[in-house]
Amino acid sequence: MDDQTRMLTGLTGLSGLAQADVGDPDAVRKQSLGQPQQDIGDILQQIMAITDESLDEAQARKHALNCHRMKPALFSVLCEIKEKTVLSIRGVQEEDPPDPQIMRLDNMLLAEGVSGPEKGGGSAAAAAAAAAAGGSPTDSSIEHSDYRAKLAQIRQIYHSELEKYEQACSEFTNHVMNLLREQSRTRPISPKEIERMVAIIHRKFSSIQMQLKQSTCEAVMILRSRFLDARRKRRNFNKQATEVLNEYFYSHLSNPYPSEEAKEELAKKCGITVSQVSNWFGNKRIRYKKNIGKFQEEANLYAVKTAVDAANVSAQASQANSPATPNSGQCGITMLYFNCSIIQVTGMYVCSFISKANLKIPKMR
DNA sequence: GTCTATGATTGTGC
DNA sequence: GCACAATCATAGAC
Repeated sequence: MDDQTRMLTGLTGLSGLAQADVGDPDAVRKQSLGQPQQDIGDILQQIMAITDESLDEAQARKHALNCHRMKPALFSVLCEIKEKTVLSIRGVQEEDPPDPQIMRLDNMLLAEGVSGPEKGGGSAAAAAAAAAAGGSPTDSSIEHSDYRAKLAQIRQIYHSELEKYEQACSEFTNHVMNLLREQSRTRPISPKEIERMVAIIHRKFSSIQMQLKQSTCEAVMILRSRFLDARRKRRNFNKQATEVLNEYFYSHLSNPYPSEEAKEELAKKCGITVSQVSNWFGNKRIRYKKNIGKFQEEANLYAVKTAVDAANVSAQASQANSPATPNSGQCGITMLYFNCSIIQVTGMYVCSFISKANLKIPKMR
């Protein structure tokens, strides 16, 4: 408003300028008082009234004002005002550092595969989530595809909205730039100022962009939490996996704490995660300890099974060796003792043990 | 619907 | 970080 007042004050002093002097600010200043002020009054009135007119009328009025004989004088006064005011503007706008919140949102969208390259986007996140969920590959494949499909949907919406935003921003920027360029004919506007205006527009639009990113992040978080909640939907391990785990547990009953390597091996064998193996052993130890009696039968079964497997391995090894080798007889005796111990422990399972193992029990001497 | 088995989670202690 | 203990939540049998 101050500028406008100053401008008006300045203009009132222009009234008596000769046509030849209008381009010269000094001449403008020199000739001041005593001249008719009608022209200035008219021109100001026209400028102030221009916003109340229709578009066509305003265009016509603008053209008329551009051709007005006082226009160069007006321009020079505006230049002078600009010179004075630009100092206060200069330095105000410096390069803003990147907004940390936008950076966080960008990083998250990138990590979730919403922004950035599409290839594999989301599948890594889905796999990680699935690993945490602990489902077997086949079990979780349906959930994976569902997760990926929904993530792709979010991605699509995000990009489409982003495109719309960028288009709107670009359209608006172009519009403002054109407007400023046009206005630069009647008032002094440097290219740098246009750039600054563009930066201001972009800053304004970036808040919209941040909202878009924020809501996209929220959508991803909701999707992710829903997907991870599925882990509470317990699925029993398959029979083979349980057998493998039980075999290990009962064959290491004196120390049922598998090492990290053993856990990994078991996890691989069972098609489950290492943490699931840990969970299983944790549950098993405590439940076994609480009710050893209940688990005794199971323990016996697996002890037999382990023994059979061991015996099979020994038998195969001894068959592979020559019967004439000095060790063969010794091996047979060892096996017999082993078998006897199994009979003592298991009692009722001995028959099935022998039939299953299809062992050739070595003759006693 | 109830009960049991079982995988997962949580809080605690070392 | 790991193990334990308690608990939750669900699958599956009946």
